[in-house]
Amino acid sequence: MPLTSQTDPPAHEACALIEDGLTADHVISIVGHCTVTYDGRTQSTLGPGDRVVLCKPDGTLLIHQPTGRKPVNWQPPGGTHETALVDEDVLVRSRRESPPEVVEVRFSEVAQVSSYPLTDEQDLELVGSEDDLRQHILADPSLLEPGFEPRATERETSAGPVDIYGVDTENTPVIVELKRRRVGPDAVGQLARYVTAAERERTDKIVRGILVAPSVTDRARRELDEQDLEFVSLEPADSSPTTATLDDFGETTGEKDSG
Amino acid sequence: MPLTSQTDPPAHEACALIEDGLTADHVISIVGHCTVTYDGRTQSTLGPGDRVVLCKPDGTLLIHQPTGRKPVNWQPPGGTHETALVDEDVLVRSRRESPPEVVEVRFSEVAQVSSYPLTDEQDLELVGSEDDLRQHILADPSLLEPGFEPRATERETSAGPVDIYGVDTENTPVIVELKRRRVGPDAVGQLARYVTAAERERTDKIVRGILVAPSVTDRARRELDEQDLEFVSLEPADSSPTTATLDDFGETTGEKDSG
DNA sequence: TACTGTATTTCGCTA
DNA sequence: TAGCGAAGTACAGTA
Repeated sequence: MPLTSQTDPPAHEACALIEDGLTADHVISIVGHCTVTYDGRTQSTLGPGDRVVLCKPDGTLLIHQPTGRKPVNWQPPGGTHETALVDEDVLVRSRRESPPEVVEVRFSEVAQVSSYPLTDEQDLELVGSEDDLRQHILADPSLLEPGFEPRATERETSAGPVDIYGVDTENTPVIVELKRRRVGPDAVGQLARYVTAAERERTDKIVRGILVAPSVTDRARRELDEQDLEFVSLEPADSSPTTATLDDFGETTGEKDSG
Repeated sequence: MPLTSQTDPPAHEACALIEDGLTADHVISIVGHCTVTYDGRTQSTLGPGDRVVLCKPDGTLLIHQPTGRKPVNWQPPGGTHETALVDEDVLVRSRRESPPEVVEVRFSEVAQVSSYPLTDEQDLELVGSEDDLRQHILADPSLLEPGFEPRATERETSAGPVDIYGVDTENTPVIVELKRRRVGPDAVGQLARYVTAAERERTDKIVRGILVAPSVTDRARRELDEQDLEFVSLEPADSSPTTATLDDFGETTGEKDSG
């Protein structure tokens, strides 16, 4: 990989390297001492400190402090990057429209600038999503309750689309809201909105509402009871990482190569 | 800044550099061709591609593809990193408990390893949050409606804490839910839950519910009407970046220095 | 530690 | 493009 990298570049050279990387659609990493301003959906300022800044060719800008998963400042994809020399400082600006937002990073010192021509077509394959839970139930509706018959997914109501719509053994309409993890009051409110809307659309019938999730909080449980809504405990898949601990570090590689 | 960096290191040396960086509590950047596996709240795999990997001393791990704001895989802070040499590949593993999660990155090629001793004590200062909207209203309650009297913030109900609780000119209780941006049905559901809970706690009185936000969607508006809830249009601050466009690139620096 | 709600949420999908 | 809901959401505040 023909990467470019320079340590402690003078400002003008840092600028030039960044410029080259932008032109070449590289991923650029800039490490140094900087301040940051942001103006858009809100506004923010960040005083001087050491950060790692990533510029991606799709317009993404990430500014990372030495701690935390979230970038302290950022720009989502879609915009464009610029760089300029300003009073011996290196300025990096990322701008986008819709919504109009500008992030400016001003380096008083650049410790390193690197530029990488990365190629990556791979998509993440993920197991254990809400969609997996839906599949799970559709494959065996009795998991929800004996005799449950799914009739539609994403069925439209005036309050929005219902995860699973079906009927029970009494032919009573059932609205099912799925959550891949433990639920709080918000999920109850969501289910309640759908049930209310469905009842409005089928005035002759009672409509049941069932919340499906691994577990509920106490408050959510109470709110379910108060509104005559039901709860069924189900998980997306049998993913129990607690027991599936990996072996000692060096020993896990055999599995991978033998596959 | 005494950073360490090496381009195209042999695997064993990459490992050693990473090891040193981990020991020194540095931020480590690894760029190369790798695969990723994740096991925890869900499971995922990612086939081979070029990525930038950041290891932070607080246990954060970020794996970035050449596009997108979100890391394709990650580990939140709190865990620990390890590295090892496995069949000529460089393995980086990040592990945490509660919840138990493991991310493994396996590099078949390392293009660059860098290690940075970063220090950054700065906190972000942000304007335009929901809290700013709250302050705005508390400073001038008539913004909500003439004669409105705030009595409490974060007032507890059985459904949770209410943003602002107060009374109108008729001494009728008013529950105010604040949102810093345009709201949809979820916010209506939230307000409805609070109002219902408050009515249950004060059976003698009608309780008003007011949603405060810059704007509402059509569906949310309809749901408000159906439940006799109200809407007031307010913004956190007069931050209108649409009109506050910055001048041409090189010309903005004057403002900053003259401030 | 668990619960609750905000977020410059981001992201994907759909009308 | 806007609306709607999921997310391995992350994160802060609180009990």
